[in-house]
Amino acid sequence: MPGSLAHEPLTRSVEDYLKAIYHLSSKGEPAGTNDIAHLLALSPPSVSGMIKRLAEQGLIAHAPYRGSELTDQGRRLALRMVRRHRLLEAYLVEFLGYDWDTVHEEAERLEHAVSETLIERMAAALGNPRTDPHGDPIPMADGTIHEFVFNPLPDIATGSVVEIRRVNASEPERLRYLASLGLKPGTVVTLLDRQPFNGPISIRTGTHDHVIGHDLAMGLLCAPVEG
Amino acid sequence: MPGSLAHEPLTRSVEDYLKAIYHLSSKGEPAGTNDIAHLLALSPPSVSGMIKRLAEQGLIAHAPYRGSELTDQGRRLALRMVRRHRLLEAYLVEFLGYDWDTVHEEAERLEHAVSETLIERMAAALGNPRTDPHGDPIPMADGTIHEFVFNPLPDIATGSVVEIRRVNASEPERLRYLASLGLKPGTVVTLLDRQPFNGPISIRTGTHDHVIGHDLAMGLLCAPVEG
DNA sequence: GATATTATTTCGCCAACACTAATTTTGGTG
DNA sequence: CACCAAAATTAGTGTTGGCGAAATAATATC
Repeated sequence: MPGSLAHEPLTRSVEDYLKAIYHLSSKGEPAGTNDIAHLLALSPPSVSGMIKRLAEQGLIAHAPYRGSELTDQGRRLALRMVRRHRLLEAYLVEFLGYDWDTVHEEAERLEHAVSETLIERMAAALGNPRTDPHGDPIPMADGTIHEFVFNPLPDIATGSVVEIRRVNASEPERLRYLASLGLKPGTVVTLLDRQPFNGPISIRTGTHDHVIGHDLAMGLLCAPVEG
Repeated sequence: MPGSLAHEPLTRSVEDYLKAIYHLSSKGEPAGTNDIAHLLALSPPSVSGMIKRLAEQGLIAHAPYRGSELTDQGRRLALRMVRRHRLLEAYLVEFLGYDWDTVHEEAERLEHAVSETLIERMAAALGNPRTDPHGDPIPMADGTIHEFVFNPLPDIATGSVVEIRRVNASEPERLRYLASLGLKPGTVVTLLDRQPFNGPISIRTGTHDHVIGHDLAMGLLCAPVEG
């Protein structure tokens, strides 16, 4: 029954797939089977099989050999998971002493177990934040999300002063390193110098000067400092 | 491989079975297959099958047609789940506005998803409590548990003054009713009267007099008031 | 345009866990 | 002691969701 109205509870697997497809197709392109498999650490045949089931349930649109995209219903459910994940991260950091490099793993498991009630209570306890500890936007309870567009640090003009608004880095080591340099959402940095050919980037924070690699700097999304 | 050392993560099902067997065999007798099935809302054959798997893994000792008991390893794991459950209940009540009648269901799902780290942080945030909101003892992190023995209210001598220390009631309605009468752990009550043949019991709390049925009163476990 | 590479899917297969129906064991009871 | 009911198990099935091997489609290359 494609697109059945009564949404029986999703399995953990289905929730993971929807979230993966959401993230992978966030840049316009449909999500490739291999990419999903890689992200979820599964084999491509497993993903192929699940894709078929998800398509039958009306959660994704799948064109064979072309990739998968979320349907409206699928995106609604994916965003619900993203909201849960990011609120959990915020809550764990705020109230239970987690660091932004360790919190992902915990949230990854909890997001499948929390009730709507619990999530909303956590949101309330946090004062309904708009972003999680990495600066990623938290979807609203009604399923809307406001994705702001920031510029990666390497795209900033030399000499400008910008505020880090969002930090993209999946590996905990990167996050720990960035934290050790004080590079997190809210930090104001001045771009001192940029070497060509994806070379290192020199920046100045309030207290220190740092040189960081292009790769790492690409994960630092910035906006002009507000007056 | 019975009793393998490296404890690969348990499935949700296994965790539920271990907890069920722990509770059912807490009164000395091995847990019957039917009782487990009833408690977990499963069919007896399903339980029979799982029992075989658990016995193979060395988590329970099973004598066919005789019942199941936890091995030391199984008990250790069951107590870990009980600790998680009760700490979660305590945390949700203390910090997230849950009532003791709604908290069980939420904890029931979360207990399978929380890490050791998270549980210990919650315990610390609570000040390492010894009991949960129902007065049930919380096993220590090292796997020990102190089960105090209290007397059900109907066993108390008329005229005595006792403190409710623990409340056994699974249905939320019962718990809500008891809460509405102020009958919860810590409440001091005077036993006014006891009707024979499991009849109603009259009690006085600090502010009110109440008459409650024998059945309900059996769930109120009491101890003499401390000097 | 033929072919090599890569992405994707199909084809069995397996393990965990649930179920119903049928069978066996156990523990009484007349 | 024979028989019956309750408890437990076995037999057979289904679903979910993994896997590797092999086939196939899309894409890139010469």
